[in-house]
Amino acid sequence: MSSGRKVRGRQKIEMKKMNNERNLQVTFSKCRSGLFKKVSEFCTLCGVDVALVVFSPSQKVFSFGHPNVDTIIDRYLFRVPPQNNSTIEFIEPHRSAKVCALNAELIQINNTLNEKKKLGDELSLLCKAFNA
Amino acid sequence: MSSGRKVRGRQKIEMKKMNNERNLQVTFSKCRSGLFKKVSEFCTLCGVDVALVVFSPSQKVFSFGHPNVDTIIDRYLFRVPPQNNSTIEFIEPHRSAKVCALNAELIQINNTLNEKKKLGDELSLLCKAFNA
DNA sequence: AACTATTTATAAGA
DNA sequence: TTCTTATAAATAGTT
Repeated sequence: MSSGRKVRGRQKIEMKKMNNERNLQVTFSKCRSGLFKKVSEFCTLCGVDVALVVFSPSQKVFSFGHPNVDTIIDRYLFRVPPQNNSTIEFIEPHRSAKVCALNAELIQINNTLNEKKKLGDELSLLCKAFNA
Repeated sequence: MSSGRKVRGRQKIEMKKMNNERNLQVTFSKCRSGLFKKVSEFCTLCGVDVALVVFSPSQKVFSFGHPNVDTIIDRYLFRVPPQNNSTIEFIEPHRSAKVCALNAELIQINNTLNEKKKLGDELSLLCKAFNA
């Protein structure tokens, strides 16, 4: 304990990309774990659904999702209106033939249903007329 | 300055879903902004690509992405998985929610359709009987 | 990976 | 919602 400060403690850093490659790697790891901890706590505390995806400088992927990443991506893709052409081009391929087929089937059945409803109403009127 | 502590300052909280609805709303807002700040700083500082999507309890969506959310989702979905999953098998779960919803709707409409058909048939018989 | 001084985030209150 | 304040939590630089 004879000399001065042993450590300088946390120092304020400039908010720009770190130039020191060595520090960058360490900071990336530290910040990443802090961030994932924070997002998971946020999700626990507030009971919200989240997805976080991070690509490291070396293109390694890290992800967290509640209930899971895929569910959130799915909800995001189907909820957020496309902002531009590239978005719609991006989303379209994700829709499977199955979804398209189901939609078509749905339309067809709705048409049949409407016809039957109409027929039913007409027949009801006819029956009333006969009973009168 | 005569009385005791004016404010208690930040208190440690238990890491579980908040039960107080009023606090939940405030905490959600605070944590959300803190989280988005943190993720954007992480991304600036370390020059990484990220996407964060949050669904509030009221299903409002908040998102941040660098360069943008869609790019990250695209890269996440289409990155070649380390193992031997085919792309289609990998993407399939993203459709499941939508497909399930459509299937449910289909089943319900089919049920209604069957009822109407039955009713239509009965009415047809009735009309025939009256006409005979 | 651990340490610690310091910065940053935030719970509670106003 | 926004500000303040005391305290909790995260972390930059060092070991």
